[in-house]
Amino acid sequence: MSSYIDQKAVTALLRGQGCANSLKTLLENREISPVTIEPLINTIHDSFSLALSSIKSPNPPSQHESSQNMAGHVPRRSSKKTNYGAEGLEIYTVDSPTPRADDGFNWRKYGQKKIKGSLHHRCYYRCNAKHQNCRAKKQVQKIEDSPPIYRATYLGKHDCKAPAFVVKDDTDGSKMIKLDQVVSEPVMPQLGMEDQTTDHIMNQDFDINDFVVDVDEDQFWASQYHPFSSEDFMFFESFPALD
DNA sequence: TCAATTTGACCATG
DNA sequence: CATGGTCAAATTGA
Repeated sequence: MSSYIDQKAVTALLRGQGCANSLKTLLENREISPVTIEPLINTIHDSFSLALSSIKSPNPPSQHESSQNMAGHVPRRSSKKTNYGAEGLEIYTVDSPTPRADDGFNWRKYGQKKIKGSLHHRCYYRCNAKHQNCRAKKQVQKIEDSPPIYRATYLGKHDCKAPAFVVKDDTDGSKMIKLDQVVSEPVMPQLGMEDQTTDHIMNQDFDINDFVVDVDEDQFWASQYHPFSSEDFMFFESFPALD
């Protein structure tokens, strides 16, 4: 299980890379408006935070990790990856002060439940790339009121090859920004239990070097965008118990 | 009119 | 039986 962190970090970095490419295109075309670039920035932000938290926290969080992380600038968003069911599927969670919908994929809500012991409902989403038979799912629940914290739990891998944003344009209704292809198959675990490919996916050992990464892009974002600025205060992996 | 959301019913699990 | 997850008909909105 040495790839526990690598997979999560690589997933996040790949997503961030795709968004960075899209943002680069927008900037090159001078399509600069808060409406068009904010979703991209948000996703890049989440992606880097997730990747960094994976690298900085190689083990699932312990109860007393907060004090150690104080000097480590752990991002506001945090994530965990745990086994999910008998199939060995994995999930990860992302906490955010807003129920951010523009995380790089189109989600369709299919249910909502009142969860015992929680003041808030849990909302159930599945990936809306229906033509690509994507099985990825997502659950969103408000876990704290002040400050508001929404926890998004991602389950399963995206079979859809090209996540997309739909952003509103001030002048011309809506337009679709297609991200560069993000190859998520090797990274995210399979959700479907009837799929026999799960085993070979889970058994693969991935290394960051196995993925072609545009170094210039990374260096660009490393210098232009500080992952822990603005809203990234202290938010550590010592979550309050949900139950 | 079509697509997305809402919401109560239903199902699986412990 | 309680709970969480999913289904699907009804509703809503563009």
